[in-house]
Amino acid sequence: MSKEGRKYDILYTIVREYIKTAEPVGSRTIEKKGGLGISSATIRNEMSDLEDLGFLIQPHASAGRIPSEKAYRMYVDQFIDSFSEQNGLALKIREQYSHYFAELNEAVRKAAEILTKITSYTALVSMPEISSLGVREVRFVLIEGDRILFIIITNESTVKNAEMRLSFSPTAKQLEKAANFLNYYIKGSTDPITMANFGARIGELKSAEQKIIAETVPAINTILNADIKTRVYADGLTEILNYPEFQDVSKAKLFIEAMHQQELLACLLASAMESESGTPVDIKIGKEVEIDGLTECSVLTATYKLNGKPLGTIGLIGPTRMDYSKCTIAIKTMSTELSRHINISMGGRIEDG
Amino acid sequence: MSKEGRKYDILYTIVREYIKTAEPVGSRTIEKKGGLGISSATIRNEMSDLEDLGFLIQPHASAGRIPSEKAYRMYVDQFIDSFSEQNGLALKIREQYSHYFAELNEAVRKAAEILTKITSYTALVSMPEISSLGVREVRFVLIEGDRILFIIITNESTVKNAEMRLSFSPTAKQLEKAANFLNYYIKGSTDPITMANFGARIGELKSAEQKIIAETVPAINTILNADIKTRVYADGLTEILNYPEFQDVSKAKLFIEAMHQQELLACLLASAMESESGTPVDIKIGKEVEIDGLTECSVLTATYKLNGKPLGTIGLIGPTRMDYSKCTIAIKTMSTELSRHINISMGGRIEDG
DNA sequence: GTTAGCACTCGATTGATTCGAGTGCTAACG
DNA sequence: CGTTAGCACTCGAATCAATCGAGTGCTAAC
Repeated sequence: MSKEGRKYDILYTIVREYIKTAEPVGSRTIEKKGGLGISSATIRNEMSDLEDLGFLIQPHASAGRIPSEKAYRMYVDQFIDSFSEQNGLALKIREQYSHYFAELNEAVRKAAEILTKITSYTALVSMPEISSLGVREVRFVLIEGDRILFIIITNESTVKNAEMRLSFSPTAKQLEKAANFLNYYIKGSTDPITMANFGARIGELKSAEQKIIAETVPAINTILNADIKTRVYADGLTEILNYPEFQDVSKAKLFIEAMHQQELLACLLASAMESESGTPVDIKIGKEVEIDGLTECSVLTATYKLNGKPLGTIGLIGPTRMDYSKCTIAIKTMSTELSRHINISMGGRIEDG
Repeated sequence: MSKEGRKYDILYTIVREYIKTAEPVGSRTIEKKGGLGISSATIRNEMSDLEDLGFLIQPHASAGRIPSEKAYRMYVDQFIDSFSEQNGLALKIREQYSHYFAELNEAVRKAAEILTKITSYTALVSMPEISSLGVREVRFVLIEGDRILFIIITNESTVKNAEMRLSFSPTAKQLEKAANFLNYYIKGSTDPITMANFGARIGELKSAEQKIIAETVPAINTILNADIKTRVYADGLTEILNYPEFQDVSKAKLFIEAMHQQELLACLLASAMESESGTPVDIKIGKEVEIDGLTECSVLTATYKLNGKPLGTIGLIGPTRMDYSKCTIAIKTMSTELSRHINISMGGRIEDG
């Protein structure tokens, strides 16, 4: 063991111990629990060095030390690939997630529920972005006068509907014709719909029908895009209140308020989806989270997929001191399971169509 | 002023003072603030009586007194009709609620948002029960094979949809015929749909169409009923964390968890809707709430209506020490406004149809 | 019946003291 | 020269006594 190696063994021992106890760790604790065979005095010297290097923080002079965010980052980078299964965690997840779901959203929610139950941290999930699913069909329903309802059905049978007004009062027949025309061109497409898609063929329609299409297409695209931002679901909101770092009500309040800001959470999960590079589990620590109420939190995320294509993100959020090892395994297993479920129940369907 | 009257003047002064300060109220405070022109010694005697009567509680021997739930109850019963407008509260609500909403749900949510903002308490709203709105139309959409999607559109253009499987694979034409048949009979009805509605006329349909109807009607009724239980929305969840009685994290946790139990909240609001007797604002104090995490809370509710018929409930929830006067006015005004909005934007529509 | 006066209660605040976990430094050791 | 035993020192936490003061209840006088 190199001398430098020993220094970091001490650091990792402190990280693990602090994750467990939430109490500052002293040199004697490491002497006893670290199993490193060196005296507390030597450890003290190393700890002093680690503090100078920015890995440890001393809350006050006569206390032990706690890891800095830099320390968690190093710990995670070092060990993320070697975090291993404990207590049949993966098995437990598979057991609880054994039955099937007709609705995609339901499957995703259940995943959040299980994650929270298993880890005791707050779980976040982003629902599949409708725009990435492929539109199966658009329907128009005449409500009355110029008010219509349009319904978008995806390949996975997720349904989204919204009301709008046209510039005139169409007949049901006109709406049907327009819908049929649209459906012919957009079937299964995941691209935004543009008038250019239709080419000259649009000339075959009557003017009222053309008008319907011209007016609804932007609204449909708006819905498809708006959807990306708003579909986040959180489970186990109050778990955070069990941890000592959130006993202060004002901190708890900030956390819970942040958890109600759909847009922020959506950004958080979306950015994780983009940065999907190499490692299956993305970890943001403390200030890396870049959200006001969550500066003392960490977020672990992974994407779930359909036929290899990312659909959405699942995540866990807890104090920076959270159990990265357990959570990494849990998130990894859950995202795999969720993807598997979706592929079984939806994947075949797409190949049929 | 009768002698008994004086006793209760003292009680009400204590209630008002405690609502304002959250501190136990002593006899000297009342002497100064009550404006009753009697000495603290006399007040002490009366307070002692009020304690014996169960209206006051002494947290410990050398503290002032705080009102019991019985005291709040008496105070509210006594004054609910004379609670009056302060600081242009009603005006503020009307101002903030001045623009119109296409969607009923949106109007209701906005009402909750304003209630929370104006009162600083958590607002609860129950969405209109779809089953009470009247079904305008049912649509069936063929997804693939035996899987269909049915869409229920109410008179107010609220849309509800769900997926189901039939015992066979219908054609789009069959679905359309079945839907048309159904729509003819159920248009505008608020009653549950039964096969008996259709009488002999069902014989005119082909057997596949009859089958579709027989299989979808129960599913539609299930949706209509299930709906009642799940449509509650809360705004301002964390407001409660501002009040001293919820500085204890474990209490805050219970509260927030209770606020996530849709069924409980639905019951709470539903029971208020039923007990709608005389007074427009229903008030439940402390244990009267009968929900585990909310024993130290009070709930104020009022119903909103369409054409005089109750559609749903809006409510405010806060500590038992909450500002009943302000909240009563706020709830009353908001429910009137909400009803007015709904009647203007939806009411006419129904008369058209 | 009301009230002034007073002794009494008891939680909250203050301050002094102690305790102990933990550090940093120094000197000695292999 | 790295390691370690030893020790003085620091500083928050816990303990305890003293004091404070808001508020009560009782009594006696008005």
